[in-house]
Amino acid sequence: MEPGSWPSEHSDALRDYFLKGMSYAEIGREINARFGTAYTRNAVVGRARRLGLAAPARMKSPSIVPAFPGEPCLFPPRPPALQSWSVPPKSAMKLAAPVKLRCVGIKPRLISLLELAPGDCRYPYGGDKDGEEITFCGHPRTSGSSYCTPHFHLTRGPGSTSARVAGPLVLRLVSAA
DNA sequence: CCCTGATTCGC
DNA sequence: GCGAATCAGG
Repeated sequence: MEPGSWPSEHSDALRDYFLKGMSYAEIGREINARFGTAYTRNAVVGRARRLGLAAPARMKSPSIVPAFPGEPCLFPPRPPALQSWSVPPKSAMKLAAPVKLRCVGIKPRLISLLELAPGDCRYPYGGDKDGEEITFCGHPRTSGSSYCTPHFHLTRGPGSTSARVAGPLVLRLVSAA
């Protein structure tokens, strides 16, 4: 591939395989096999992380965090810190897409990934709630994309190809610096 | 030893 | 942002 970036198709495949429960090495092999690429598993891991698939879970090297007795927590009180999304300017909610977030007016079949045919739209449904198995809109996808026409426009409308299913899931506050 | 995931760091 | 190098656990 010429571009030094991940094509949307590759990122899409990455998400598919990741959601399917495959390991990064497996994902890398599959993507390389299917697209003729040469991603290393490190590349897949890094990409998945940047995509927001991997939660920024911090749980390595707990070597620090003393907090011995006699001294309260090192964490200062945090009085003000939340307000941004609470009351956005009323002018911010303009018209942009006749959809709430995942409703394009079509009828999603909500089939599982394993039942998903090669030519089916892979727009993910579910996933809003943890534990809920993720299903997909299984309608004929448009050429060149992994989504059907409505979802195709929905996915690459505003942003690029990222920040989609990672919305409420990646909202883990990590301001513990 | 093999494998894996996860992070760091230079490009 | 990308990915190799690197670290850490199984």
